[in-house]
Amino acid sequence: MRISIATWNINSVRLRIDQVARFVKAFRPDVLCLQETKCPDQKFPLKRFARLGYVHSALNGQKGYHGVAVLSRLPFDQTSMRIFCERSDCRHIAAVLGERAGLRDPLAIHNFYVPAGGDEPDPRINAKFAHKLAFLDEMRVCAELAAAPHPRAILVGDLNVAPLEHDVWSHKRLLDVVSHTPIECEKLTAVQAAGSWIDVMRGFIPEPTKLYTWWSYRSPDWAGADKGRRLDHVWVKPELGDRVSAMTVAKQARAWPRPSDHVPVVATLEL
DNA sequence: ATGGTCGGCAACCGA
Repeated sequence: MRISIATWNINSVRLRIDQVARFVKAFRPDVLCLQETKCPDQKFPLKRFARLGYVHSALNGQKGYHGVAVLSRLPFDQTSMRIFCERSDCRHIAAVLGERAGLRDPLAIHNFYVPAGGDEPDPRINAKFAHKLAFLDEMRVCAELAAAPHPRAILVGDLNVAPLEHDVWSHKRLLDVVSHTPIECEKLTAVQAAGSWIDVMRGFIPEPTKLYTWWSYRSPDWAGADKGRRLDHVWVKPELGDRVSAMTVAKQARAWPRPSDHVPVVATLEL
């Protein structure tokens, strides 16, 4: 069975619902993981998603900030969410595809929105950066992620860290810029190692090829300057390491009208 | 070295 899973920081699902429709019509993912939905669950545009074929949903949203959601063509066996750093700011949701979706071996899907961390890369004077580092520490020790009850698991989302040298347009110039500082890169790598997660995107497009999923709104010529960062990620457990048949970064979405500053990433699993 | 732009939601906060 072939299942495609997309992840996209949509930066307001209500504002950009037409772009979401355009994306799913073009790529037809079975599962769509969104971040920064900025939408309370009761106001989530579920009817529009149902018309697009995504009749199953798991929502963890709030008014104004953050928020994650999983939309699916296939029914879930279960859904859950986890609180990190004792803050209920809607940064994680998980769903399991299993018997109800026709899968003999269940697939756990984790959708994350890691805190951006503010501008100042010093946790002593920037509480937002301290929160980001603590969030990554908590992901590292999270038993459910490290030794998942489901050996088949995929972790996607906006992790807000570009960990490798060629995940940013200039390694040297971003060493002091939040998203690429050594401490957060080390902490993200430690999360990955603790869960034995495989970096799917870099499996398809290894270093030293540049690979980005985000281009700032502040650049007047984002495509020409191409000062991007790889902030969005797709990780799988070793059991799925040889079952990822495709990976696409839908860069064209950055050029659509009123775009998100992030673009979708799609991975295809052969289960 | 600096400022540059978005979205939510109605003055700034978060990114």
